[in-house]
Amino acid sequence: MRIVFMGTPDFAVPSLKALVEAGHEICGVFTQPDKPKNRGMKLQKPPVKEYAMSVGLTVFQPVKMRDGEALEILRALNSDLIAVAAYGKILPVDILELPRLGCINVHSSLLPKYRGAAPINWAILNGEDETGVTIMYMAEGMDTGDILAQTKTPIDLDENAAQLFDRLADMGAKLLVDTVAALEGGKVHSIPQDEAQATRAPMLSKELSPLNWVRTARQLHDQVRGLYPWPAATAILDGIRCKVLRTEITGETTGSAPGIVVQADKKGLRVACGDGRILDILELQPDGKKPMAAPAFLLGHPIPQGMALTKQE
RNA sequence: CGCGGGGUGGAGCAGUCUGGUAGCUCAUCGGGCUCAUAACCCGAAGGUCGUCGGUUCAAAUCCGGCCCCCGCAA
Repeated sequence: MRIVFMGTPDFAVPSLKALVEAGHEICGVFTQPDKPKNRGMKLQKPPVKEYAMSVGLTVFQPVKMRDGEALEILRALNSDLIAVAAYGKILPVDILELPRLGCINVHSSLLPKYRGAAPINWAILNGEDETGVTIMYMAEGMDTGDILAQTKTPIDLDENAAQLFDRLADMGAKLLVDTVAALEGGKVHSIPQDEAQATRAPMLSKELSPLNWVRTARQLHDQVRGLYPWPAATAILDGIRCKVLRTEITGETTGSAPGIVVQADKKGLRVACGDGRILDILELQPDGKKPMAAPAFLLGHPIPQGMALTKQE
């Protein structure tokens, strides 16, 4: 099938790759313009562009989708279908209505739940034990189109957003290829989303980072893995801002107040939480340093047992 | 030239301002104690102090170049 692919970050790469490897003719790849990123503000190519170029696909990086220029390009490409995965731009109606078989999107949640920019993270942050990927037709609203296919998957208690991200990217790619095959065969039926069940998954920000020890151990654990690797949960230890990268809910309970360090030695850095349970900080990353095991951090930054950690301001 | 932190035995840090025998905690190895131990006691090994050059009687420390790592911001 003749397909135009639109996507930008790592999540989208497996989908594009799967379409290529399934033998489809990718007549054009749309991705966000290169942007100055990272230290030194150097221009950086989106991952999708990197991959597309490596396999010799034609790449387009329009700044705007509604100025008519993108529409002209797409019209000239004359594809049967537009497949989108985390492109990062809103497509105007005239583009949505252009391809013969429509525009379909890969979304990393079980729609109608978690519409928006950060569905994977929010599923973990909210303590969900299940999530998945959805292929749907694109509509004008944010992730509101009719659903073509879904795959569910359980979320492991110790799985972080990066790990789940990788799994869902692969699941989404597979489901996309299957769905395209079904479209090709002409045997698909889509169902509208149940608006009453819809929830939103807005963009993440660093305001979500500070760990507030009055929350339950499970909530804090979800915060740590849901925000990994960015923006990451944070805590102030020995006066240093640290990203808390990995934690474990111990089976123990304590009478200590939330935030009290109940243990800080080579065996662990354990903190009392709001529900009386104890959270073991396994791995952290101080400002300007590489990630390290919590006990290693303690060797150079002794924290007395019984000290209270407060919520970072 | 976006802002900033850092590279010191295997790990995490101190020492750098105020040049002059390289220190701490942990790990490692040996010995001891113990019913036993990841606990405790005694002892040992292990570092061209990122790199190149400069100043100096003397540089981890002062000066200059380069390499690498990381946080913020985007």
